[in-house]
Amino acid sequence: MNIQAILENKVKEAVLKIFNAELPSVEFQPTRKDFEGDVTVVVFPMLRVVKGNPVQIGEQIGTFLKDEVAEVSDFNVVKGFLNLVVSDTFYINFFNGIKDESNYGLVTESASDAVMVEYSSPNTNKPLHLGHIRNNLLGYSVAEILKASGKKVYKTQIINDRGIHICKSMLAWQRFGNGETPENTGLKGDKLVGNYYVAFDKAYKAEIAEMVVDGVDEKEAAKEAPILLEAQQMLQKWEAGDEEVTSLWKKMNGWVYKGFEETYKNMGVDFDKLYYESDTYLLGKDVVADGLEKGVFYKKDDGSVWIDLTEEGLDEKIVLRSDGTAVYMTQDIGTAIQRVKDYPDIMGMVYTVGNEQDYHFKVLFLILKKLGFSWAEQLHHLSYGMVDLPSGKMKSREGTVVDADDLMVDMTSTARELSEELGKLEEYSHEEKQVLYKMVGMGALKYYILKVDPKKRILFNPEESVDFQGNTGPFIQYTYARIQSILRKAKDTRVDVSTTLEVTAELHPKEKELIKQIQLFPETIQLAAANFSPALIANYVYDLVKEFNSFYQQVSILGEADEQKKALRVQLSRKVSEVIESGFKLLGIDVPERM
RNA sequence: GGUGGCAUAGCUCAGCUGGAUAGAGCACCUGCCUUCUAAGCAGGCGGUCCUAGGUUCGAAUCCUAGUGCCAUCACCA
Repeated sequence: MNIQAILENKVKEAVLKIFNAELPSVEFQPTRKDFEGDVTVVVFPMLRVVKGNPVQIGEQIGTFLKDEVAEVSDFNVVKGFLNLVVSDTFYINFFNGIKDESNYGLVTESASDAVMVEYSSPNTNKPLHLGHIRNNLLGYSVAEILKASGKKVYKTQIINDRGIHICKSMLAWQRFGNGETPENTGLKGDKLVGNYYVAFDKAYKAEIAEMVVDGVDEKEAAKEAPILLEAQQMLQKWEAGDEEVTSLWKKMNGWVYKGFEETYKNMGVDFDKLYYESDTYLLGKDVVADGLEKGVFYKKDDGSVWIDLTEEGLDEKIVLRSDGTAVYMTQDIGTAIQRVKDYPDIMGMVYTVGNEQDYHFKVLFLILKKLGFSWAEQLHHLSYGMVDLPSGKMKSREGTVVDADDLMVDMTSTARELSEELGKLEEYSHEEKQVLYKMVGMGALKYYILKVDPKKRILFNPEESVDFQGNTGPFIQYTYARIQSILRKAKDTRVDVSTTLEVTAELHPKEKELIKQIQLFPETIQLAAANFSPALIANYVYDLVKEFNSFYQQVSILGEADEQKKALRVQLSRKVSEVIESGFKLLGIDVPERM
């Protein structure tokens, strides 16, 4: 049981007995490091109910608690802050209770209602870049955190496999491809297709320039360039089901999927269900017809269908074109409904999409609510800031992107260089080393991205590589490895870790701090889930590791003469490493036995 | 112009529902490897919490106005 829960009632009781007043609530905070104590009761808010000097009130409540509550062994009052020293017994009891719990902090029984988490959702005309990495890591991690908080989770993505952008790559490949394939070039499929997307843009710009020279207005030229017109024709053919276009489309998308699969595998993310835009882009039209009948939407004279959101402070939004074709919004409405049909237990959805689409999702959610779906109350746009380079925004067409595959390779080789310099891995085989380098490199990258609050934008400077020291993934992995080393030695020297510490024992201050930090893990997971924020997990694990390293430095673990104390320290170390492991698992980061 | 987000140390970031002297890491400077892995630990240097008002016993945190950066406001996706 949480110490605050115990104290809350006792403080209220104290106030009732001493001052004959009822407190609506008690405000607690962890005692700051510079003061003696573990939990602090803030006296100021009580002044509304109890008249008097805050210091005296604090003294009186403190005396009461020390006398009446076993867990409170001492107290002191500074200004209006009542600092309570919680007894070692309490912490020892707590630790004895959780030390052998294998899934400590995780809520393993899942709720009856499920949540679907969508992330990645790339276009199939170009390779994944750093922006997708942030998206993937965030989506994956939030899905894992929701699971750990007790939710059932489906991971999904919608693949934008149709549209003019695909046709551009296809057309360029037809024209300039010379039959290139991933097989005959050795290029990854998504890279190959991406090259033709760039090739299209180049040809397109050249045509515009030529037309401008011939006296055509630049805007006009941009609309009328023959290669663009041809791409548009290709899209029409695709929509008409033209055999040649369809088979080319299938072939090139197949290349891209194979490439993506490899990237996802390297990144360590996965999906339970895939949706393809080519299957879903016609969805939603019936719903619009329905909504028209209900009066949620209205039709303009030209036949286009709209929703009026001016009452909600937004504007009017189109949901169906005048020619009856679907827009992005139509499709998203349809897809959401389809998902609930596919998985009837879904009571909420999380969309991992960049903050440039904040407005779109605001409107989408509002429409779904107006259509009366109960699950529409539980939709969340996991909006995150862009990853920008010092030079500005990344643009695929202009080649100013940090490629996902390249970056992961870079991270791994940096990890290798650092590791070789330190030279601690003599007994490792070549294969084991490769696994470790990747683990550390990816750990650095994932932690670097996930420790930042999702809604803040990230400035990524490729010139300055991601750190491996300080507040970083490798720092935490290193601490884990160090603990594993201790645990191996403890096993060799037959330290009995099954013993339970006597509740009358005294704790070293560092031991106490560690237990306090371990105690926070379960609530941190819940907080991270409620806020859709892996950053909270990252920061928590960092604090835990800082605390452990300080403990490690100050007290001897295996050198401790007292067998009971030694056992406790080994147990504490083991628990810390377990929490690191589960915390990092929620971030999609693996931990090594040695490094 | 309307709307939304962000602004904290030279740099990268924490700071939960308002609470004590605003915290980490990097960088720079000192110490600590004959003792459990120095990718570590201990310490130093470094702050107009964007600005101005307001609410409060108390504001980096809440409110208002302004400034700067980003996004968005298409019968594009």
